[in-house]
Amino acid sequence: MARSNKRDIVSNEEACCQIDGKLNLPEDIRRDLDGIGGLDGLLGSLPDRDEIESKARVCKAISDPDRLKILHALSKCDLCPCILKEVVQQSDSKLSYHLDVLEEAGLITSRPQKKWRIYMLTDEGRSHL
Amino acid sequence: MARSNKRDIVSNEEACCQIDGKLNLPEDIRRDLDGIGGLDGLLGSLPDRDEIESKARVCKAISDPDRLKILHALSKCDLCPCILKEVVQQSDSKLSYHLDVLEEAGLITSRPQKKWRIYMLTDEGRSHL
DNA sequence: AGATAATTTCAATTAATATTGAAATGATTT
DNA sequence: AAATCATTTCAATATTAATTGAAATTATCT
Repeated sequence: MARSNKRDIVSNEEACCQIDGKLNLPEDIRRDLDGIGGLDGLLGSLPDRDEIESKARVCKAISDPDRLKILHALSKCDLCPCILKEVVQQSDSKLSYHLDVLEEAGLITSRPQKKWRIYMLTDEGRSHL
Repeated sequence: MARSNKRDIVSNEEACCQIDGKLNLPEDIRRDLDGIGGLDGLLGSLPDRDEIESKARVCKAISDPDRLKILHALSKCDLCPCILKEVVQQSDSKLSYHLDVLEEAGLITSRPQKKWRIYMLTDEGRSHL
């Protein structure tokens, strides 16, 4: 039961920061942490795994200046790579790579139109500007 | 002066998408683009370089699940690495690396307190949750 | 002063991303 | 059907980011 008391305070038995079932921390921090339900309360209040990972994926996709420029340009109107190339001033294949990254992240999509391909924002993409 | 007419329509003389000073694009796309001032209008409407690069930097910093968890945890209360280690369940040096990345991006900061170091969100960091 | 606790640093390795340029694809025009 | 235009693909290389584990640092405690 000494054991189960410990678990009430720190859910992970391997936790480094406890001595005699008490969190070994600066007084004020421990008080604050207790105020939100201790370590367990803190862990329970975090967004769930899926939400965190999905946000991380989107952020990775937009963490590049050229890709951000592309998103902003597409928020003004649907465009073909030909114009987007003027926007980012990069080679065709580089542009294509960045478009791929954005598409895989679900931020843009495209449709063929005559000789061209037209890229446009998805709702998801629009929500990140 | 044929030359200068061209520049009125497409600012970059190397632009690939023009024939006889007219943008070579699908009709409807060209109409839309003209509606926002053509390529020049589009380029002028984009956020400036600094703003774009700063957003890309921040996004890169938060494009990792563990770093997002850290930010969320710190939004609940200031914490030492010892507790943050329980949050991300990673080695000390890995945690330290991620804290560095967040600190360099200006999203968190820290102060020493007794035996510990206390990390906290900056205003910038708080604004990204 | 020596021991311990908390955290950081560092060099080495591994893994992930980005860049390049040439070739391939697909649609359109002549 | 050949030529051209718009775009993508691909393999090779380069660059950057993340991981590892051991050693170093800093502060407290005995």
